Amino acid sequence: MSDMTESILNAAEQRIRSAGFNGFSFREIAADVGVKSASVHYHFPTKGTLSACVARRYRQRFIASVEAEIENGCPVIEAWKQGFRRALLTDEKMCLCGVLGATINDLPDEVMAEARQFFEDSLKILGNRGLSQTRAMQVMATLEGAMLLANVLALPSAFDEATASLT
Amino acid sequence: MSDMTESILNAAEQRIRSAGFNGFSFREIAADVGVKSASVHYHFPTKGTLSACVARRYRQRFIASVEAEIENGCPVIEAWKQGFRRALLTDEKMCLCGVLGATINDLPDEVMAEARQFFEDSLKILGNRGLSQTRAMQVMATLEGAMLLANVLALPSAFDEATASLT
DNA sequence: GTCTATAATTTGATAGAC
DNA sequence: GTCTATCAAATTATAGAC
Repeated sequence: MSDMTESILNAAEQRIRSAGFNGFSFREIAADVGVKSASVHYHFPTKGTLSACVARRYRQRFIASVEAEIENGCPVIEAWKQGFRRALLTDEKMCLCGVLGATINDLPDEVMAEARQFFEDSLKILGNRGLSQTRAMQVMATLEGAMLLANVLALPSAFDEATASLT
Repeated sequence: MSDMTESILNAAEQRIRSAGFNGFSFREIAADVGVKSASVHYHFPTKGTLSACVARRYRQRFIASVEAEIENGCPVIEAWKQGFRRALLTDEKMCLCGVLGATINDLPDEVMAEARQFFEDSLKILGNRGLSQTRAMQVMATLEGAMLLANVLALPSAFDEATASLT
């Protein structure tokens, strides 16, 4: 992947995590990376393809990072908590798939599918690691909700409070 | 409040809960209620004022409904769970303030303030009813996250699973 | 690969007739 | 109160020069 492609994905991820799919434009992304919007279209033909690529990369990175911690001996729920915590603290922004998921029925099909996959993969992995489906849902709900609370209150410590008893 | 004003608020609430602040237009609201967009502007001068009114009404209704259940003897956490559950099942849509909260830093000031107030009021009331701040955050995070899961998976039963152990 | 230029559409909002 | 008409700006996306 070229440096420009990666810069565009980075800029789009930040924009989507702040403002959602309907809250960013190709011109803004172009300005972020120092080119014109036509150049962004050269790398990603439509807003849907760009957003779907952002979501796919986010999901793959996120899950790879969590699974690496589990392989290192970290307890499964703690590994997921730390994955979300890193996502929050790195940029003080929401979970990308939490933002997309809030308006999932308004997204292009390809973006909807990638965002939904984040939750389905997460629940499946938690299940494979021994959690019941109910427990996996509890864990994911608490973590996504804790991200939302920290975002709304502009208070990263709210994430730790909301997840304090999650073990 | 006139019937038209209320119809506009109803249409805007449904639109925002599906697509967020950046995902609806005055023309769509106008079509929903059977008038032209200029008539919507007569009742609500800007998108910000309309959205702030929607959020304020949602918060007041939601909290009044939960407090009424508590007065009826319902345990406090169960009352909040049922409040969110009703919000989900009535329209199979997200929590309005959950949607707005996901992109809170991209909202006009007046909308941001109303959306944030929903969470601050909720946490305060849970605190007044005897929960610690940490516990109140856990409850709100789980409930908002459960709404998000049900929305993403298009599976209302996911809300019940995710909140099953919340007592 | 990036640019200029532009097409086609949508948007938030207003003026003024009725 | 609602309408027609309109404006100015922004949006997604494309064509074609370099």
